[in-house]
Order: sequence, then C-alpha cells, then structure tokens
Amino acid sequence: MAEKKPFYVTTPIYYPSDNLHIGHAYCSVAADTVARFKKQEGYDVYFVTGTDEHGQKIERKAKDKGVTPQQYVDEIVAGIKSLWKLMDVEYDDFIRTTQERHIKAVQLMFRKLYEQGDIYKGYYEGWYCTPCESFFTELQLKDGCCPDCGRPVEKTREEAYFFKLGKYQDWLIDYIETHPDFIQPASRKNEMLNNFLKPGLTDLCVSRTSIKWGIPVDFDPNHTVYVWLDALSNYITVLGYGTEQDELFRKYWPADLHLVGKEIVRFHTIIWPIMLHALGLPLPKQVFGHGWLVLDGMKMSKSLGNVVDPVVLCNRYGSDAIRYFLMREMPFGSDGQFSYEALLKRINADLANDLGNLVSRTVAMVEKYFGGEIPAAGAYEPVDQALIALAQETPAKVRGQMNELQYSLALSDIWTLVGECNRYIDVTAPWVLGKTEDGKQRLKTVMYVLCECIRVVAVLIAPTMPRTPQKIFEQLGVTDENLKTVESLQSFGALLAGTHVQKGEAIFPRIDIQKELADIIPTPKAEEKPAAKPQPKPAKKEESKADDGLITIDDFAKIKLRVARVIACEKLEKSDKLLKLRLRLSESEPERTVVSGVAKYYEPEQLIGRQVVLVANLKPAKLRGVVSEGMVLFASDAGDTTLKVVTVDEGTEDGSIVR
RNA sequence: CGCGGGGUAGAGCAGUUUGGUAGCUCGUCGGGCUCAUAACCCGGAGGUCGCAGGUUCAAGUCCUGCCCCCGCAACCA
Repeated sequence: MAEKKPFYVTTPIYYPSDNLHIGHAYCSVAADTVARFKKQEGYDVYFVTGTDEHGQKIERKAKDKGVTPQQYVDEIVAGIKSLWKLMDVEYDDFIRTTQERHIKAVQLMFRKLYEQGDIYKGYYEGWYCTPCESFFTELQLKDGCCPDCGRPVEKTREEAYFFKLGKYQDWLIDYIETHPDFIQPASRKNEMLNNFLKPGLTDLCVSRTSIKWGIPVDFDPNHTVYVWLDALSNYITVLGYGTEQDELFRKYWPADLHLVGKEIVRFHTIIWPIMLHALGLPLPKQVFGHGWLVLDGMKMSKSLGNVVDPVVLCNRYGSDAIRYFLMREMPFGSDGQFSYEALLKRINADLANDLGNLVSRTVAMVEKYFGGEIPAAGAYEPVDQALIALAQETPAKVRGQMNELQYSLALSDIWTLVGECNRYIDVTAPWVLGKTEDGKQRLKTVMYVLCECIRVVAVLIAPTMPRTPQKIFEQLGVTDENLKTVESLQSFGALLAGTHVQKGEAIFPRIDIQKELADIIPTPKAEEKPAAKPQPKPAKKEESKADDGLITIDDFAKIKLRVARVIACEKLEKSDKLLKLRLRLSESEPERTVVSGVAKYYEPEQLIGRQVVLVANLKPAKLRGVVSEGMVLFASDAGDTTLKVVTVDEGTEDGSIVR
C-alpha cells in the first residue's frame, strides 16, 4: 500500500471567555468538512483545534465568578468539547495553552528567539488606561483617550521583550508575492501587503509584566509571554515541536491549511510566518480567511447580545442540517447572512423536499413495484444516459470545488444531481410504467438508476453531513463498506441488483416554518419579523413625512422595552453629560452597557440598584468610544431643566417586558 | 485623499478576469402529476444591474467622477 500523503488542517484556538456561538461552529465545521473530505480522498489527515486560555479577560472573568482562571476555563472547555461532539467535529487533538506540553514548548521558543537575538529587552512606551488595565499606542488612541472606554490615559513605560518583526519584513513581502496561494482569498493578501507590510512593521511586544495569567518567561519570571507567541505557536506545540516526541511534527508540519476568521488573517500571515521563519521552520502552505456569519447585518458577538447558540439549533434540527446550512449558505470567503428563516427554508427546500423526499419516493417505489428488491437495469435509454453522465461527472466537480474550499458550490453541484433525479422521475413516470408488463421491464432500469444515483449523492455529502449517508444506506440496503467510498463512484453501477431496500423514517422531516419561527426566536420575537416585512432600508425617514404623527400598534411593537436593573454606573470622563451604565436583564442574558446623557441630573450612585426601562432593541452605537447597547428612558420637561428616570413598581422582575 | 469589501427581481446571491439575448435559490401567480415528507415537475410575472458621464456597433462587465452601506486600524470565528 502506498504511503498516504499527510494533510494537516487547523482551526484557530478559541478564546474560552464564554461559550462559543454559531460563528465559531461555522469555522470548526468548515475545518472538519475539509478534514473528512481529505480523508475520503485518501490523505492521512491530522485535524487540530483547541483553546487559547490565557490573558486578562479570562483572569477578570474568573475573578468575577470567584473561581481560579483554570477552573473557569476548564468548565468552558468542557462545554466546547461537548459542542464539537454534538456537531461531529472530529479533531485528532485538542490543544489547550494551559497544558504542560504547550507551556514548555513556548518557553523554549521564547528562549531560542532571545538567544539568537530576535527577541530583545526594551521598554514598552505607551499610554495606559488604568480602568481597562491596557496599553495603547499613540495611534490607537481616540481623541487622545482610551479607545475602549474613552477615558484619559497616562503615559507609561513598562519593561517588555520585543520581537524583531521589522527585520523580516522584506523577506515576508517577497514570500507573499512569490507564493500567491499563501493567503486566501486573494483580497486579503492585498489588504495585508498594502495595509501593514508595505507601510512597515514595528517590533512586536511579546511579553508583559502586568499580566499574570499566562506563561512565565522562564529566564525572567517577572514577564509573562504575551499572546502572540503563546497562541499562534499552538499549531506546532500540539505536534510535539521541541520535545523528544516530535514524530507528529516531522510528519505533518508544515500545515496544509490554517482556517481562520478574516479578522485574524493578519496575525496568521504576518506575525506567525515571521516567527516560524526566525525559528528556521517552514511556513504553512495556506492561510484561508473565511467570512463571518452576520445577523441582521451586524457581527455576532456576546457584547451585542445577538449570538445564536449552536447547541439549541443542533438539538432542534440535527447537526447534519446545521452543518449543511453553514456550508451551503456561506459563499467562498465572504460574509453570509444568518437568520432562522433562511435556516428553516434551507432545511425544508434542500434537505426535506429535495433530498429526503427523493430517497423516500424512490424507496417507496422499489417496495411497491419490486417487493423491495432493487432490480437489475436493462438497456439504457438517452434519458438514463444523461442522468448517469451527470452522476459520473459530479464527483470530479465536487472534488474540484472542495479543493478550493468552495463548500457552497460543491454542495450546489451535488444538489444539481438531486434535482435531476427528481426530474428524471417526472419524465420517466414510473407510475405509468408500473401498469404494463413492458413498462415494468423499463421500470427496472429506472429504479436501478435512481438508487445508484442516490448512493452517489450519499457518498458525496458525507464530509459535510457525516450522519445522513448512513441513514440513506440503511434505506437503500447498502451494507458493503466498499460501496460507501468515493472509489466506488468511479464507474456507474457498483450497486448490486437484488439489494433489499427498507423504508424508514423521513431523513429530514419537513418543518412548519411559521410555527417554528414563533417558537424558536428567543425573546425578541418582534425583532426579525417586522424588519423582514416592511420595505427595505430607507423606509424610516421618508415614510413619516406625510402622516399625522400617529403610529400603528405594529410600529410600536417594533420597540422592545424591558425592565433592567442598574448594577453599576460611572461617569464617562472627558464628558460632562455621559454616564456609563451596566444593566442586567434576566439572569440568563448577557449584561448590557448603555451610555446615557444624564450626568447633569444624576450622580452614578443615585442610579445603582434601581430598575429602569430599557429600549432593548436599539441599534448599538458608539458614544465616546463606548458601545451603547440600548437606551434608558427618562422623563423631562420641555426645557430639559429637570429630568427623572422612568422606573416601575416594586416587585417587577428584572428583564420583564414593558408594553 | 488610511485600508479593504460591497450596492444586480420582494429576500439572499452568482455573473464583472476574456464587453455580445441578465441568471440561480427562496417567495409569489398559473398549470401538470399522484411514486413521495401538502412533496415533485413545467411555465409566468417581477430588474432604470447605486448615480452621472465617457469609450464602443455593443457596457452589469472597460474608463472617469460621485453617492450610500459594512468591516478593519495589536488579538470577538
């Protein structure tokens, strides 16, 4: 047996400060799909994912919760692993940056780079924001203030180690220009070159003394290795780089594909390659920056409170359906829309109606006309030949698309075949053939061709949908493992006549979309529907022109008012009007930050602990650098001389809906 | 003039490299079929291809200018 070619694919290591959402799942499913596809193609695949567990944010979160950072991440990581299990993301290894194997290797790399002079000790001069505990460069500041919170910053100096990025800049520019496939899609390549490389790289700060939750620099323990070396290096530490047991490293490095989100392309195509090069290691063959799944035109994020939980979706519709949707709906490297409606429509149209129903009607006919036994085909007629030709060329098309990571197009090619099968049934009209003896002879061919085509489809969808093929094979009565491989698709007709089909449950039951939407869309029921129905975007300003100032109940229903409790409140410095409020709705919902221009009327202490009325579905806006996620209602007189907070009667539960 | 992406049918998108009848999915309307999961098949309606100029026999596609949306700018997939 020939030695299998290795194929190493990775996802980013996720930051476990919170549970993951559907966007993370998208990336992992994409990586898993490639991994399965490459395995199917006969590669020796190694697929790795993991978590990046250090840093201030996690330290802080753990403190808030009263646990150690390790305890905190352990719990989240357990959840992440069970999510991958739920979604059939089958990784070969899971690297955690808090693992001993990782820590040792990072320290080794740090020391090596230091000893060879690529890392040097210096001073990090910058602007420090005390409340945020963060450093910023001159450029990052917004109006001379902290870009995160808008407060003033102090100039400070902190001892730190630096990595000489600039030294390798010209080499990297040359490398990227001579390796056009390195950064994909190509638009990202231009972005990196024009935006960052050509203007020049500054040396990178790779240690901090102000952060404790991280890997200590072993020869200077006051310093903690900063994220770059700590996180990016996971791709090789997971393979045992720098240890005695480095067979995996020697076998799989360089990686064939780092699949990353578009926002971290930069680190993977600038910092990471330079680190590797400085260590004398080869570069990954490709970094692919995928797009985002956007919800209502906005990026999904915890702080905006618009996350979609993949666990809920999988439990409700099955992970294969979710995987299909993710891979089908997102084109190439660009962003894709997520909405429950689109998801349900996809499931119904493609999975239930087209594929599920095709299997169902075909198996039913084999049972009805041939007692459940797949008949042998007779002579092929032109209609048969056309479908057979399509079934035979589809695997190659799909392979081509998958190799380009065009999941969506690959699936679309498979569904062309599904569609042609459905049409074939219509054209050949088995229910007519079944009525005569001659027809029945002809029907044998039709049934055989259909069953074989369905088998082709089942094999081809396996990387995207790991569970469904088995269900199809069971109904078709295919038990021979050899008939479940891509090799078996090379010639049409591998399926044995005489195989017994077995009609079972619908593979993808049809969903009542209206009912389901009413059910699943969380609290903000009103959020999606009214937005979808009335006119597109510019409706707001113009439509109210000629009216009488009255609105309909539907208009009002768009505004989602909720009761919230102020759990923290402070003045936004450098602003005499703004207060920053931290609000809690129900226990299960993320807290919100809202900025209100009421500092002239209320001291922060007067609001803390009080219940207020929040416009909960207001589009987030940045005020003095702080994202405000809603608006708190206040009553004022005409001249704005007095202003009073709107509140509710005692005993109202936090999170209650106001209407 | 910071950088990048985008504006094509009610919705979501392809088409722009190499100008030549504007396409796909969903929805909608009408028809067909009855094997099937109220499914499947066929057909229709619906588009000033962001705006304004220009090149050309011919522009969604090439050139110029402008408008609007989104993202990034030391780490949210």
